[in-house]
Amino acid sequence: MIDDLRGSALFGGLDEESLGRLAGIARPVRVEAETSVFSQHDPAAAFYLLAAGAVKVFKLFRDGRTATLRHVRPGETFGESVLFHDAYPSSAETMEDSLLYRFDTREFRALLLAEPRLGVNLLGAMARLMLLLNNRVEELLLPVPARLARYLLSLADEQLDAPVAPGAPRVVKLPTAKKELAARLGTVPETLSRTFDRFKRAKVIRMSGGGELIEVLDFPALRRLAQE
Amino acid sequence: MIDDLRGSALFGGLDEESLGRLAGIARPVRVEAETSVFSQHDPAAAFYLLAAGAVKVFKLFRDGRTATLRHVRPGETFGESVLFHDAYPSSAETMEDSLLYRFDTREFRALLLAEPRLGVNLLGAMARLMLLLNNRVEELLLPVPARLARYLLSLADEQLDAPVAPGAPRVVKLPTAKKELAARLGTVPETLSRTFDRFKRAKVIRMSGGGELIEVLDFPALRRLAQE
DNA sequence: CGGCTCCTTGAGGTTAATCAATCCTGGTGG
DNA sequence: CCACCAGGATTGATTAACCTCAAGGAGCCG
Repeated sequence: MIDDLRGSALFGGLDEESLGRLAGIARPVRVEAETSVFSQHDPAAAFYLLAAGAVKVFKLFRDGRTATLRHVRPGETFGESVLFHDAYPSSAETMEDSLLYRFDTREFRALLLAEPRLGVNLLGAMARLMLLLNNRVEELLLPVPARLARYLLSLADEQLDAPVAPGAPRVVKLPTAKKELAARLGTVPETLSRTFDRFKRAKVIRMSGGGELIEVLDFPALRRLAQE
Repeated sequence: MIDDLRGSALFGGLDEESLGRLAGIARPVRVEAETSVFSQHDPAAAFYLLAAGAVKVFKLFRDGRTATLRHVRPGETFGESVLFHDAYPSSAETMEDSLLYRFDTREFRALLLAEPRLGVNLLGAMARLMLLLNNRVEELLLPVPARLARYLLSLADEQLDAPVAPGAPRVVKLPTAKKELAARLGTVPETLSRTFDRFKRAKVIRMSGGGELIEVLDFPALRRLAQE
């Protein structure tokens, strides 16, 4: 458990003693896929660290539509805003069987007072979240093709690990089903499909691997599309 | 100047000595209306406290479109994210002649280390900003009528000061020109005008005072519209 | 009385959601 | 091994929301 904590952004850089105290209040929770962790407007009780699996944070609307704000990856925390507000601002649900650590709001606040370093880390984490929300706002004001282009560029950026010749076409792997991607881009599968099609016809990308591998053929064009 | 600092959310509750040190690094800047304070992607150099006047924070797009994120009011700070990032995530411009206090990033960071209370306040300020951005995201996913309804409800909430009989129609005053309001709602003046018209025809509101006074006739209907 | 700027109104076009099939693909059981 | 099934993905047709362009008002200040 200690290793899980140490590996996370929020708790990285803490000394062994602090980690020990954190471990004291962390409650491991195993959750199977497609299960709600908390819902928007629920009273604020706890936030979570995702140790393994996958979680999405999303807004749910009256009419049943959902819009994904963020895909949480192992090592990241979610729901931190309960530390400052009385209710969750959005909902969270597992996408795969997952291992979470649950931190009770009250207990964590107490620890926060005792551990200055934790406060600093928290500021950093919030700053990251703000940047993320900021990007979401910006994206939502852009047309769908621009959103998709940005997403592909960010994916390509992340998946730099594979050694590729510079300028050469690069293959990126979609980490989720297209259905999920559509929600993440604030659109519907039909529109996503048509947008992919436009990119293909414009020779900006090519698709392979049964649709889950995207080969970027024309980075400059993709960047241009991302601008608007 | 000290009073201006004390009155702000970010610096409230600090003792006289801390306020004095803050005053030491605060640089007053007078800016006339319609003037840029900083632009998106500018290198991060400083953030600001608005002491008097009005400022808007917005995103500017390639094609010249702008989307207002936030109207800053006296006592509020803006541009705080430079404390964590290298560039401004959005642009800011005065809407009226304004008095700003400018805080150099480097100097403020130094003070932050020396003043624990300042860090706590900063966390609170960031939490508020996150909530704001969160609302923006939520709003942008809603149709224009819902956005306008939410805006009117929040205005009515703010302008509670006037003593009104409960349940009676309440008059709210638009704090900006409709043009600005349209930008703030992420739409254009034409659409805003038509939406107001729909509300009027549905007997949800009535307009007076040359268009700057909105009388809410039917709160339940407005709340229903806000849901989507 | 111009000449502003803002607001409104009208007509037309564009984007993307919705509704409705159809097509794959992987998994299952015969 | 293969027919079948279920879910996701695609494609087509239609519709709705909203933007754009263009043309009037209406108030305001010189």
